[in-house]
Amino acid sequence: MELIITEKDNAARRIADILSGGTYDSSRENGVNVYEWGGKRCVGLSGHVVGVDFPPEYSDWRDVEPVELIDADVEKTATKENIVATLRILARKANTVTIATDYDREGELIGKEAYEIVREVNETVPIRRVRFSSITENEVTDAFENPDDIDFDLAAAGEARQIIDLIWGAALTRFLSLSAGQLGDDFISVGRVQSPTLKLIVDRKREIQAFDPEEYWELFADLQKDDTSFEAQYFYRDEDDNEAERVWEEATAEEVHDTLSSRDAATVVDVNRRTRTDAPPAPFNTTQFIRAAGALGYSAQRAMSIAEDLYTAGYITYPRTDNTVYPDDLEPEELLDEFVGHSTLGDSAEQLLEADALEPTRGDEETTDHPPIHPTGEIPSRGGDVNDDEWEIYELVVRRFYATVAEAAVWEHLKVVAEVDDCRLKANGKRLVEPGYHDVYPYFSTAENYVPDVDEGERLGLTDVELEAKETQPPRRYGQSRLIETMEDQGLGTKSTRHNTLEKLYDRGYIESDPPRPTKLAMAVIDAAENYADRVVSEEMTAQLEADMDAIASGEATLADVTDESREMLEEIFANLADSREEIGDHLRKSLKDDKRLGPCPECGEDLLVRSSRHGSYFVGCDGYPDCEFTLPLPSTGKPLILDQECEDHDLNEVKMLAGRQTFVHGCPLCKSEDAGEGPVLGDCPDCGDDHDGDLAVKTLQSGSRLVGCTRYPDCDYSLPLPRRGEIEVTDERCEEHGLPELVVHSGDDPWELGCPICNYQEFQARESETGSDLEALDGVGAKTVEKLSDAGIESIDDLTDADPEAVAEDVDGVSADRIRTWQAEA
DNA sequence: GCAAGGTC
Repeated sequence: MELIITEKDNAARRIADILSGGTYDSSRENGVNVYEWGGKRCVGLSGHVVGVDFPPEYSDWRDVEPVELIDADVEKTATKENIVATLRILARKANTVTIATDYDREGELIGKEAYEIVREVNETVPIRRVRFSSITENEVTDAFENPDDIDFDLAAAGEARQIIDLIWGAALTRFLSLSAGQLGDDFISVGRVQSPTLKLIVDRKREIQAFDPEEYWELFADLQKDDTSFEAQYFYRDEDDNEAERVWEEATAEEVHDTLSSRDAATVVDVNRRTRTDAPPAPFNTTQFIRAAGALGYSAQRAMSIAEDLYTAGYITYPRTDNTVYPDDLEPEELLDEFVGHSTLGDSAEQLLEADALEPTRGDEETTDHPPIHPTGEIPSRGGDVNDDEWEIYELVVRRFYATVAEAAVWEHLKVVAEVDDCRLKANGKRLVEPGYHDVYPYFSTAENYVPDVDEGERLGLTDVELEAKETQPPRRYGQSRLIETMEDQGLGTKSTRHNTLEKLYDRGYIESDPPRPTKLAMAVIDAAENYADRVVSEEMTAQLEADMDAIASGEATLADVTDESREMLEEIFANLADSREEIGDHLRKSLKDDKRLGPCPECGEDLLVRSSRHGSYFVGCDGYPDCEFTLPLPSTGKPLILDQECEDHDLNEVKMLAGRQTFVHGCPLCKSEDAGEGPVLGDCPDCGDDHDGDLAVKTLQSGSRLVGCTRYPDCDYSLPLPRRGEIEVTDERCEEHGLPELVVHSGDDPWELGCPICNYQEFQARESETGSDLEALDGVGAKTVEKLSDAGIESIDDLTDADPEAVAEDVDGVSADRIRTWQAEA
């Protein structure tokens, strides 16, 4: 039996399909798919199935000095046991093994990992390696006809990277975490890729902070030919004889302004026409795909996640690739044919097929890993197979493919220079004369700027002279896609990991918001690393590692040479670090607190800090706790972000709640708390009244919703719901069972006797479980209305939101269409 | 529980 091993299940299935001519059978072994035909079996791994780590005796951070990790053993252990087990079973029965993992360095290492697992159980079976860069019939059959051997040197290069990354990452991460006393989930991480990436963001922040804006002036005027007017801008020649628009002295700007304003005509002194070819874009690699999706509003992570889904479902090719050159056997005409007749993608395909010959564009990167991202020709149905976001991304990939086989666009540029005394004005016009690829790829701007045809010597009207005072702007923050592009330029991370690295920086509390801003903690970590372990925050470490890996791959160096040298460098770093442990720790701890600080506590003057409760919700508490027990509530949705904006009344920073699309600015927590106010105390809190004297009170939240809650919130989060609208009256009558006053809600004509809030809630829960209806959560909907709505076929809030208000109003007595609309809005 | 790299 021949055993074929691929890097992933998807590739295994497609290779089985090609080699068997579609006749394979599939079965499952330990939850792993195995494809079988004519004496062959094909199984997919899931990337690395073994990982490197230190022996277990190094696992307690407090028992082991971080420096000891440098010379600790590094072991390989199975991380995907079911796959490894399946591989062993299949390998025992094999008389030939073919490694068909991806055609790149990491694929060679994954192949070697499979090789070792096979060898453990089968010492003699021949093991060969096949390489192909796209899973097409030609390439795959060709590769299997010309098998090769595993390149152990190339795999060793990958192993050197694993070892160096683990040792540096773990030793420095533990050192910083221990020095700051951050040992739980909030450890302080450092790594060869994440730290230089974070430094990019931190450096940009430093530039912005250090930026000193400079004033300058620009002048604009309208020129007129017949009835049409167009904007022109003043320019001059600077000392290098370059055109310059910015005037750096106010007096000069005023002078020009006076000159221009004193005249009502200008003379054309130069007309320059030229056509520019606007070449269609190169095929998508991962980075350029992320950038294009970013322009549509998708985060890097989200774009990749959608692309992975589209790939798994068979609509697009593998989304993790560096390649920007299509393989030879991609036939653009055949692929376009698949789209002919499609309701929204068909017209463009038909238009492209009218060309005599299609010559796809080529990018700069031609690699062996995978083809550029393109559609497979299998088309999903919008709203059926894929949702709107997935469709938008799918269409982007399809249209990018279209663009790569489309004609260039042609622009006509027209530059007009007019003169008034010794002042010159210029107008730049541009017109898209041949739309070319823009017709099939509408994601780039094709905005035109109209400037009429004029002749040299012609007199033009001059009006509306404007002098604008401006100032130079600090550099812009990096957006996610710019960051990923820069990482790629600097060789940081890989096509598969760059977006995850950004996500990791968010998770570790190093960056917030989008575009990302660094936290104080991030600034302190980069500071510490720059001072003591500069190498780990420099892209130089990766560049050197790449060179070392090339040396290993070509046989010029060994794995031991490279890892030994790296260990020595880290030893030196630790020699310098030892004395500064406390100083580093103090700085990190201070920065951690700075990230949470809002301002002074109104009761004791210590710092108010954003804290999280045991339940994962957030509140504001005093750093003087337990001496000062002052707290303020925060909204229950989202993660708080402290803004630079301060409240004038309380000197507290305002807070924004990050919750995806529901993100909102909460404001100053003290103002909000005063606004919300706590109503009268009703009685003891059933959860904590006995032990901590908690009381129940009527509360109004920031969102406007109300509840009966414990005054010790957030330490105690006992709460009972109250209706959204109507005035709540607290009566003198008390519930015998719970000792709480009966409540009455006044809204509309009939007062609603809610009764004891605990009883009311229990009844509500009972009704809900009985009727299974969530409709009672709506304002003014009681059991009767639920019954009436149910008779009309409305069983739940979902039904109600989908229903036509007019139709429901006709079916249900005493309920107006307006009222239904109100409920729909509330839902 | 540390990294970065595969993949889901």
